[in-house]
Amino acid sequence: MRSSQLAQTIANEITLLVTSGELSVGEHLKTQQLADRFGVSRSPVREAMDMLASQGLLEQKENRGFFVREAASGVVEQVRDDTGPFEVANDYQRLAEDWLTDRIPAEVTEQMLRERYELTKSQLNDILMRATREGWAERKQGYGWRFLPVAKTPEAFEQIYRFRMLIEPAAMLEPEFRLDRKIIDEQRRIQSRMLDTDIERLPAERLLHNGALFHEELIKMANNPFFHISLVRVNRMRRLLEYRSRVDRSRTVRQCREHLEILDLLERGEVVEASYAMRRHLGGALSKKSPITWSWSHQAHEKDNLEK
Amino acid sequence: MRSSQLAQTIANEITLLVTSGELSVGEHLKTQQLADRFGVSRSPVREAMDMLASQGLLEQKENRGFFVREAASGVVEQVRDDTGPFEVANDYQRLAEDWLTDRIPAEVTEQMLRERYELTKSQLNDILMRATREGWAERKQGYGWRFLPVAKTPEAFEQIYRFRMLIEPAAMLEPEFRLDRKIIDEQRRIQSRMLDTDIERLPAERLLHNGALFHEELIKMANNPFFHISLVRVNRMRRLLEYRSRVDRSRTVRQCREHLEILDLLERGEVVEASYAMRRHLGGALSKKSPITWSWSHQAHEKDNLEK
DNA sequence: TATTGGCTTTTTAAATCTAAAAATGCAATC
DNA sequence: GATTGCATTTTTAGATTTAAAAAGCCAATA
Repeated sequence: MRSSQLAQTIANEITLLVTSGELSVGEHLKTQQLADRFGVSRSPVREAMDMLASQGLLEQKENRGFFVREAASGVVEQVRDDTGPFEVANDYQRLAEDWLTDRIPAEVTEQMLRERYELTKSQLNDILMRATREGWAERKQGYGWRFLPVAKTPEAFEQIYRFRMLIEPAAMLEPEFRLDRKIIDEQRRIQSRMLDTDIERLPAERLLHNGALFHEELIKMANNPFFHISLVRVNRMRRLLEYRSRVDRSRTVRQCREHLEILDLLERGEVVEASYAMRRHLGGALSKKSPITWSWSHQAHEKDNLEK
Repeated sequence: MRSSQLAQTIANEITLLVTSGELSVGEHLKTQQLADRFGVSRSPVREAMDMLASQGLLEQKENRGFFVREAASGVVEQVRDDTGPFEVANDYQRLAEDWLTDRIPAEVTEQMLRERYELTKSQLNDILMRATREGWAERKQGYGWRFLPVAKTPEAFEQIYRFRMLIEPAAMLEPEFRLDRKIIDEQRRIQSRMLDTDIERLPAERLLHNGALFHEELIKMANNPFFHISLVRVNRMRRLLEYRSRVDRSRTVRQCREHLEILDLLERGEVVEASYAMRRHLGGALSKKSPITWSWSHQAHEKDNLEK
């Protein structure tokens, strides 16, 4: 079962396409088309389709390619379970969690990490690269790595929201701000569908993702990439924290409504009003202490400073 | 001459300490102390001091360690020249420059890069890691890397300044904003000294560095790390652009004065005034078209999209 | 008693080789 | 004429070994 990671990932993506109804029963999956869509070559796509065929989601017809099977929906449940997202992500989360809960010291050597997590050099490299990009790890001079005192606490949450309360409303007032109908329509669609669906049943991951997406897409319209990238980055950090928490779904409904309101205002050209609404929206999330409940106790940082 | 890079770097640092007068003639350099200061072990510090001794900047006394030599100042000029900052930085700049000027395609394989720049796997890795951290490179799925359409133009400059004009003044009005005497004194010292020195003689690199440092230190006082890190990041991007440009030194003097003014206001507790002054200060840099002159023509992006 | 100088240990970079995986080209087929 | 299925080529990851560099230790010394 140790097929290539890319193929695994793509198999998941394809499964998603089928379950979300974007690919309907009986439809023909064109290899090149999918490859282009995912930005890869045909090889891993083909491998993925092979896997899905053997799992029963697809059907292969001699010299004609792969087609979506009838009994697709039933099979999906199994598939979802054993295809964890590729392992790098898991290892990354493990490291992040260990650091957030002070189970590893602030300064470590690569060897230490490789032993602890049983990783190869490249695997570890990927993970540290990601942590570096996300801003909570850096190479020390000489040997070793240093993990930065990332916002580990609820206060960090407040700080992130204060930052967002500054840049998101301001983005709408930027001189180059332009409405983008495609973005607005797409977001309205997503937010509406969330309200229609039974929100209790949606996975927390998706709620968080859609929420972040809304804000990240909107800020794009300011046409200043530095606003956008800054938001993306604090959101990544936020997700690192939220990953370990439970979402309060009662608030999600209200948030969706507020999102739709903001879209309404924008469409009517009331940008200044929308900017205010955005500020209120973010302020609301802030004032209610924290939109999530913390599932771990934040203990003393003893292991932290073994250094000196 | 191929001593370890760390030692090279540290040798430069020590030279800087001597020339800046922080270490005076005859003073004893304590190995451990320096090692702590630079966050490394004594080995590379020792090696660096050996190098500097053989270059004549320091003097080694049997069993007593190293001391700053009399004739220090004369020697320095030589030293400065042949100790280029470690090579990784050069290669990184080369890659960045090639990308900014469209001399390499947007999608490349590692092999391509290794051949072009004659790098080992690890060296290339370092560089790509850095580019990733700075936000203009990312790994493709499968093989290869993608360079992102970084702000390559003067417009990017304006966008960066607009972003800064938002967050820097706002940072001073954050609820957790607290004056930090150490930061203020240190920055006043640096800025004053720049005014005292003949600014024409300071290397452009240092002018840019000190300028960025001022703002980055000040924003720290907001006690919201997300303000700080966002500024650091846009500044990194800015440096990527400025590296290829010439500084207009006539403006540097005024900037230093304005920096000192802001410090004055802060010390007198007039935070709101300081916030406004900061906004004006940044707006000034923005309005004058651009604080630098562009040394390359921005040609058509032909080579850019070989992809499809 | 703090600091040096030399020595040992630990850690990482570099080089090389092999295997896996992805990209690509092309004839066969619908 | 587009798309598949297979074969070939290219590219990268993994494993292993060697050398270099940094960290850490301890007796000697000012």
